[in-house]
Amino acid sequence: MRLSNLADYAVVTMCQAARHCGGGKVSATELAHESGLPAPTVQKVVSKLTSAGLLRSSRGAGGGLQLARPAAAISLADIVEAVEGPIALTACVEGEDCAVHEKCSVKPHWPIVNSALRGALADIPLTRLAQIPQVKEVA
Amino acid sequence: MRLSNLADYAVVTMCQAARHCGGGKVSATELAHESGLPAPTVQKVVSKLTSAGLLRSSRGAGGGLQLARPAAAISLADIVEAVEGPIALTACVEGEDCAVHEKCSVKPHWPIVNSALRGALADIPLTRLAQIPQVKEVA
DNA sequence: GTGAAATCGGAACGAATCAGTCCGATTAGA
DNA sequence: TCTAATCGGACTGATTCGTTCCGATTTCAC
Repeated sequence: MRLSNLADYAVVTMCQAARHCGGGKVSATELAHESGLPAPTVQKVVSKLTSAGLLRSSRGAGGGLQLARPAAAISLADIVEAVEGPIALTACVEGEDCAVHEKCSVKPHWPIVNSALRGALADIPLTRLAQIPQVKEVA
Repeated sequence: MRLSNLADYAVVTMCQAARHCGGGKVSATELAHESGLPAPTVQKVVSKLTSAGLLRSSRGAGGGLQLARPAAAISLADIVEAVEGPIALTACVEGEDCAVHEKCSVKPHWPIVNSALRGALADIPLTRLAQIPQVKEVA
């Protein structure tokens, strides 16, 4: 019931990347430095995000990363799915390989819960996440 | 992003227990037999559910289990929390021990997602889950 | 009152997944 | 052509999850 750390890091990394999107390419090392996360971990996250098609990577000297799509077209659900795979609370939702699937009265209700969760994640675009909300620390 | 197997088993077990609620006490072994789950696993699940106050156990010969509350007063969120602990997608939601909490622009958005998920789980009472929906298999 | 049976409760073991780290392959630039 | 910097994938260690087993407790029957 808890999001993996990698997924959490991926969200933070994507926010940083979104801020640099207008400024061209950014290296994974720089993103790690800005976010305060371990550089190798960021590299792993970046690798998954690139494979999922959310980031576009340019290799070689002077290379770097940039968003593959506009920030408005990337939702929180996309990022989570890129790292954790399809959003499915139970195995019933995507695969039907359940030992008690025939006598299971709970099965029909899982898609409802699953859709609610996915909807909540899809409702938040990257643009909103990347907004720096002029934080006012209340001491 | 996936529910643990234990939580899934807990939901199924609670459904079985709800059906036997009117008929008195049921042993964990019997629940395991009916649901087709391994008996030791059901015992572990029952143990957690009892500790959480969802089930009431009677020891000794002729003992068994019964719902501690009416089925209508038990929600899917209660069962999940009993097994998996508090529903918190990230550590930010309950504890503030995050390495980048001060510069994290994502943090304010997690409670929204978390509430949506918890609301979806809390909306489904055990009574609805226990209904046997006269399944009509479409071949 | 005693014995026996049946039950739950907690503890221990093994497996799988996840987080973190490192090195190699590739590519652009000089 | 060479160098340098980058991403990509593979490996190791650790944590958590799932499963199983055994002991403590309680009730019923005699």
